[in-house]
Amino acid sequence: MLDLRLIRQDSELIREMLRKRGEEAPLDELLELDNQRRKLISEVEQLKAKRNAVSDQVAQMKRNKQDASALIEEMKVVSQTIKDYDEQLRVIDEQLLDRQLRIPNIPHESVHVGTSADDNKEIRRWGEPRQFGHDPLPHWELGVNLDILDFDRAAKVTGARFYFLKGLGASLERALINFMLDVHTSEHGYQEVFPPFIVNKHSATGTGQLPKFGEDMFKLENLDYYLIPTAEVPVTNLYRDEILDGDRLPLYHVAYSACFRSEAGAYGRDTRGVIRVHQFNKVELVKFVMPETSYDELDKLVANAETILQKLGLPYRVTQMCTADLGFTAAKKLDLEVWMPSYGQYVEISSCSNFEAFQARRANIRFRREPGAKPEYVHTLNGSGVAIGRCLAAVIENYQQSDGSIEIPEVLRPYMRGLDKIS
RNA sequence: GGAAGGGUGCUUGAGAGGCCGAAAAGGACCGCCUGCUAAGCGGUUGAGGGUGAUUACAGCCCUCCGAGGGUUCAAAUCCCUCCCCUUCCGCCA
Repeated sequence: MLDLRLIRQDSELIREMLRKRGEEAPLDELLELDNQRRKLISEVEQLKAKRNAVSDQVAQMKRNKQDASALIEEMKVVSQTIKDYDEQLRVIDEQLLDRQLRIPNIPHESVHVGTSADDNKEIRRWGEPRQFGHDPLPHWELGVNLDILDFDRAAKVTGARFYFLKGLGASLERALINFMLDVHTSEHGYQEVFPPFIVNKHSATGTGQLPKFGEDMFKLENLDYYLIPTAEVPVTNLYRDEILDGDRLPLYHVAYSACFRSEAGAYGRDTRGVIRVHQFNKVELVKFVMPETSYDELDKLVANAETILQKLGLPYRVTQMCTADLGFTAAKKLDLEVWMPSYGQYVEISSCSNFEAFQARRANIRFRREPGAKPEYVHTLNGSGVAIGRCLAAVIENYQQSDGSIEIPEVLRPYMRGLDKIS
């Protein structure tokens, strides 16, 4: 959510920034509602001031055993008017908030203008894609051959875009989760949290999934509860409606969670393997920081995610999203893309964003620089550190051997009883 | 799922239609005092919004006692609905 004050003061600037992302936001409508709202407020508040003053008079007269019935009669009318105005105000507030919640974040000045994902920029690469002495197989063939992945039975048990991991495949998944959590907690200073995988609509609104993107989530029947699409939602909402002490910032959390996505509109894309599924695991990094530090914090966050891929020896590149590919909530976003032999290209495995105060304003997360200071909105950031399912696929494909077995990356071996391969 | 009791400021906790943004205590902060610390004394200590002012201080006003409705001239206080917490029972990992 953007600062209404800023929109009021400099609507042209906001309009221009939104245009860069390819959005036409209904700012005129918003400003008109804002105007109406303020006009109504000053009218109704005058009446309320009067009501309060007269109520005091009535109280005093009653104490003095005087007759206050004339005043009471007069106030009946005033009270009814207040009620009517309050109702009008409630409707306007609701409309205004709804409009505000549907306007995306504005890009940071360092974000280049583009019209689609094709305009995203590669920033750097790490590692060299391996030259195979054989035709590399995709993970869905390797995994099925080794009987560590089972898509057919998952389709029976649930449906399309689900899979079972079995035996050492399940171990490998678990090893990746533990490895990443350990690195981020012991080397990068993140505090681990284990969040609920179901959130209410306030939380989903706070991080920006609602009201516009409800279709992307699984909703529980007859409840205002949603399966989380990412741990970002519960972890960012940890401090919703709170004022944090400034000396607690920056606050770093790392969370493992399952993620659930309806993938509405993704029919026909990435239909094979574990790349695009309805349920996957992810280790997520979330930060709450002071505004002036948030872009440094973003760089550090990206570096923390890169460390994981480096330790796993997986080639990757870092790309910066252009204005058109920021998503709804981000002011700046960098992706990590891992080399996926079956695709013959780099595939997104982490997405790191600075939301600035966009989420903090929605979720009302503030801090005080020092005791007694005015509360200010924090800046929130998050990034995958990294997506487990895609990482498992990348390990399987990049570490495959000509005999169809898979070498286990060295850093994972302590997590897999010292085994060095899956065969 | 059944029964009972609760949700008040940073915390504990009083208030049971008008004098209550809210007693009291604790905490924190600022003074004074004091070799230092502690104690003592005095003071300060919530958020949001409107207006003002024109970019940041004041003043004035409104709202907020879990959330939302209702009754009333007037609600923390009475009524209704919902949410959350605690305890007991049932069921269960």
